[in-house]
Amino acid sequence: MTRKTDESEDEMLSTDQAESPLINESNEGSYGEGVVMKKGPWTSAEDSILVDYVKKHGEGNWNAVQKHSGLFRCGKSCRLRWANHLRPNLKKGSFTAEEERLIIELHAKMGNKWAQMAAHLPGRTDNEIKNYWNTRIKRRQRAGLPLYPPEVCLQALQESQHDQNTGGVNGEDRGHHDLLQTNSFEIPDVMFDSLTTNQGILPYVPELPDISASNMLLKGVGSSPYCTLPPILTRQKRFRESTDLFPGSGGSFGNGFHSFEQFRDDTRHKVARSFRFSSPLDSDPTAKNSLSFGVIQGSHSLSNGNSSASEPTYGALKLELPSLQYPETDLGSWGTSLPRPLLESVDAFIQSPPPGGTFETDCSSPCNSGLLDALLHEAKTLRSAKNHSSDKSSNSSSATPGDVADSSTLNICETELEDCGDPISPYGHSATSIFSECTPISASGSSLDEKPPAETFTGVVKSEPVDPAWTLDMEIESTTRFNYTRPDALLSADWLQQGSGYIKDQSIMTDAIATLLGDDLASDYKYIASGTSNSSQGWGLNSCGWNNMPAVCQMSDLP
DNA sequence: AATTTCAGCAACCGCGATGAA
DNA sequence: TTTCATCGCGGTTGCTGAAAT
Repeated sequence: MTRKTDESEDEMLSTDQAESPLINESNEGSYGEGVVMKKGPWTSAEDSILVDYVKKHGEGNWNAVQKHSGLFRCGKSCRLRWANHLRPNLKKGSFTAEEERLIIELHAKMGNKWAQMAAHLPGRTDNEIKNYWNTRIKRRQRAGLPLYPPEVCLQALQESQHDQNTGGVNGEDRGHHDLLQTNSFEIPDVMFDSLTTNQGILPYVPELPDISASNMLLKGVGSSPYCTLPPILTRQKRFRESTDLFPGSGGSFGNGFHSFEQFRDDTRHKVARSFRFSSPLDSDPTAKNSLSFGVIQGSHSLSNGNSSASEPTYGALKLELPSLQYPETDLGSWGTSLPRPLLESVDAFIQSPPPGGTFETDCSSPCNSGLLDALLHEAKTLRSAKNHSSDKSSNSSSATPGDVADSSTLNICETELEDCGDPISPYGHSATSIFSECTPISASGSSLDEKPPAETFTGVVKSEPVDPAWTLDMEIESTTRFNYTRPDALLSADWLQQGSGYIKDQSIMTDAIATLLGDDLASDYKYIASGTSNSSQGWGLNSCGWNNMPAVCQMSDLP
């Protein structure tokens, strides 16, 4: 599909331009010294003027083009037109497989450094590459495929580990870390809850890299190469639409299920609560992970589906990097470093309560939060809530209001869910049936990459054509090899399967969330959740499941 | 056949960096 | 040192044709 060429376009316009000095009245743009600058598509006449000018005067001094050539285009526009279309040695046509492969590799290294990437692709422009990449992101998300082929991830991981071992992080290698950062280990709130029941059997808490939960919350869908769901905006829209499934927007669903508003609020609390942790293990705001919570706007990762890998994200400047905030340290240590014993961590948490009242209701903890902290605190909160469920109100004096409120909310939510007994959704799908119906991931090591959700979702998502640069076999092989270097392997393979309580909690929560999501999203979510509980590929739940959670809990979108 | 949705591309806009006055 | 102009980059928007409904 190609856009109509400028040439053919020009043929229609050229007659008008016989009189008009290249100005299309409908496209008049900025005003400079009283001159109306044209905007919009370039005509061949304009092109020829620009080419002639550059031949005479060379590139540069683009603002002089208008003065000397009579071209009613701003310098910026001239430069862009020249760089992207008129300069010699430009390649036309779609990218070759080799070029695509190179782009993927370069993006893994550089992030959204389109100009730098273009330097490695002779004849290609940064704009071309950028457009290609954005299109690729969309395609991959639609198909539920990883943005980066696991080969690239594995390579980045290995190089990152090598960097860690050698102790150096040079400029370019930051990109690898950023790639790893984009492999955010996104864990839905379900996971936090489920940890409670697994705490007793959890031998270790792996030394998780710090994951900015707020970032996960804000980042939306697609930042993780392994999390490839439809764009969050679409999700949000669909979610808003899905609320229409419930007449009266706040009434009961029926079957005694609590109201949508109630559940929405519960979910809001739960998700928000999960990310309000100040970490005693990382209480220094100037520590490595200096990403602060509370910066709600500004992440542009939503749009391009992948965080910029240009530089580590510090402070609240950019929230584009999804999660892993310790690029210099732990990234390469997945599965290799000795995990921190859970109890030790818990003790550390309990002995060192979060400073300063801790749980900011606006998610703007002055300290940094990591997944480990979140998990620990979630476990603590849940344990505490259960131990004192009969005396919730009395706790308010000894805990922060947010904590208590959240715990109470949690208990309410849990109680209501557990009161349902058998986790049967108002739509009549038990969790068991969900798992049995949607079990796309076998226990034999298949992955989301192998069997993308596109094949499992109910015909909504089109299949993604095989990436010419990366074959399915490559992804299968590399994904399989990659399994045990991925953090989800630590989180899911062993202890998750031991914890029947986890399964129960998860299925309850899954079903509830599926209900909340509505029919179309429910299938997605159920699939994702089932994938985790049924296999060691916890990644599916971690990433996609989480990414459904923001869809549920995009607070700003809730009425 | 008409309409809607989607995908791809070109161009614009805002911002930061750089250098000259 | 400050101010201003220019350049370049990255993100975003809008247009168009194709595909789907």
